[in-house]
Amino acid sequence: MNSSTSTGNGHSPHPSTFFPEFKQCKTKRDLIQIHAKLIKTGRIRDPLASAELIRFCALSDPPHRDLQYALHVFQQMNPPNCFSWNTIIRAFCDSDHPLQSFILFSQMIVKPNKFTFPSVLKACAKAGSLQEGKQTHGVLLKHGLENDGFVLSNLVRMYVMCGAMNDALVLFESNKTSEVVLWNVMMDGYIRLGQLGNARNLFDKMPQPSVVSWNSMISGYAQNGFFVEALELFREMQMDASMPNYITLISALPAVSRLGALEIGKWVHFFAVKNGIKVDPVLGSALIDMYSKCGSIDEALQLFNSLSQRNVITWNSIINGLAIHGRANEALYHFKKMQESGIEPNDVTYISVLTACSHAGLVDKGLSVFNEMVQTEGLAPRIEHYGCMVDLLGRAGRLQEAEELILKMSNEPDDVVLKALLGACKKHGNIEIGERVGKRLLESDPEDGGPYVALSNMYASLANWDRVMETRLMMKQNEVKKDPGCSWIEVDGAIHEFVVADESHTKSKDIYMMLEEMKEKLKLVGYKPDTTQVFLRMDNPDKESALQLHSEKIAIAFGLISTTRETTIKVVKNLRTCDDCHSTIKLISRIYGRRIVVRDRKRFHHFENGSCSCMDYCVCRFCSLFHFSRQRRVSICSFFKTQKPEMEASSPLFTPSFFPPFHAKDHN
DNA sequence: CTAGGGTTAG
Repeated sequence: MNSSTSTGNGHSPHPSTFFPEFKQCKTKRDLIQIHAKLIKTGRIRDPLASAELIRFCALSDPPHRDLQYALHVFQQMNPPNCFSWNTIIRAFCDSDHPLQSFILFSQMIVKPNKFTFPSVLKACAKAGSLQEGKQTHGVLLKHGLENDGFVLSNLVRMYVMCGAMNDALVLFESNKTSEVVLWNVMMDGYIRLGQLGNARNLFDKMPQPSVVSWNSMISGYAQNGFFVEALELFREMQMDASMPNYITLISALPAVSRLGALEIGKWVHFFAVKNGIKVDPVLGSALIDMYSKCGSIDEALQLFNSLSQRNVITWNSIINGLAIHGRANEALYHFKKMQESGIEPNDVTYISVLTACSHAGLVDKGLSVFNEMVQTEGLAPRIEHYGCMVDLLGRAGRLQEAEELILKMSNEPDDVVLKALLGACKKHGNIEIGERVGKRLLESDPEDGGPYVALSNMYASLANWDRVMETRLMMKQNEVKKDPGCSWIEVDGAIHEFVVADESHTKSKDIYMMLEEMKEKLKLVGYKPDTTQVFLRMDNPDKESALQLHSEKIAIAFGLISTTRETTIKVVKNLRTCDDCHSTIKLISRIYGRRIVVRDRKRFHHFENGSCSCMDYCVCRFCSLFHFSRQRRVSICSFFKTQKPEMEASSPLFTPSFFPPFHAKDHN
């Protein structure tokens, strides 16, 4: 079965029938010798010979590629023919100096043909030069080439890439074509502008969507935070004539990871194996990331070990996976192995290694890794590295050092760094630094609810109710938008999502009976709710019920009633879990004899027999590891909100038959 | 006698 697994971006020209010596050409020396022989025999005057030489130097994969040499041969031709012009223009358009193509084009003395313009336009698109692009547009009109499909799609793409979507649209609409590439270019334009609705409109209206159309739409959704839409489209694709390929899987996997939809992820993996799609380092990394972010770190490890080729991203994926599962020693072990295998760690590697240290409380190790990165590797720390370090120091109670680090860093501290410190201040009851940091956060974004909640919880844990009220009042005055917490759980390939006090699920009645039962059993083992975690100051009974109804508890109740005892309950939450939920879930794992895995914003918690893998070291609401930018967070939540009314009351987001095995055409 | 377009992981 055919699967496009090509990852290279270069080209290998077809071996020439006329110049078989190129087949043996391996080194620069060989090349010079061939060139010399051509000169000696006088064949260099044959335009075909020169053209072939240029083609070889200009378009081969590195290390054969040598643009300067190509240009040298080109300039010796007199005059260069159109073919050589096209070759050299194309070569520069693939280079780091794409506008060289335009300059060469403007010096072209022979008449350009339909093969000239795609490269020139591509160069303008790459450089984002609308002016040069428009000039090229003018010239191609003069030559009457505007109806060539390739020229047109490159022309439209040039406008798209230069941000002139309106010009692109005019061209697109004036050319009634069913050429699928042109539709794809327009779709991609809307996706780049974040206008997913417009893109989807085109996709739905396309006469004949190709596999690239599907891929673009799926990756467009996934990269803009519409994970559910991405996967729903991926599912629709199974019913379509287009066969998913390598790119499809790579586009869909990040959405699977974000949602933590393990069954779908396994299906993707199985699909690749079944259809002979090669699990190269790229797809391998995406799968490792998927397994670890879906809670199956051991499967991630297994896959990692089975890969024959690994690149820096593959290593980063497994180290990060181990880090977020709290398996710091294994993360550090793989970090060492990576260096031994000759793969240079990059800045992303260090984020994962520092994360591992911070989650395991390995303060000194973290400090030495940070120093190694800066001093030995000469990498400039990014804000994310500082975030890890502040977290690391802060959690260990070294608040002063953490604050000094923030003052010392060259980057402006972002909210993640400051929130890490604020969380640590709350944990260690340091009002002095906490207020200073909190104030700074509130000044920079008074509408962000996080700092208010942290401050308020800090005051509440010290029973300073006046300050709690003050903070609450400020929050009200500033019309703070609170991020709604939601949790979801995958059962039989269907995703069920819950918000706080959710009653919309079809099995709501059973869920609430289960919650009652849980409450009773918890009482029997002497559990008392930790009411300091509730932001609003309420009477105690209310507080208790508010805690009872946190979305992760509802999801777990649903998991308990809808899966068998052997099944690990895997819940994903968009925020961090509160201390109360954390201790409740520990008890539940013991009472019901269940393994429960919760992925929160930052890491995994493996609950078993009354304890959690995080050793209670990391329960803080404000740090994020899943790199949900604020917009993404909003788009997930707004998606769930907007989708809800349309769906049959609380039907799962995917039907249980979400991923049927494979349809007929997939079977051999 | 060669040649040109759209999708890709941490």
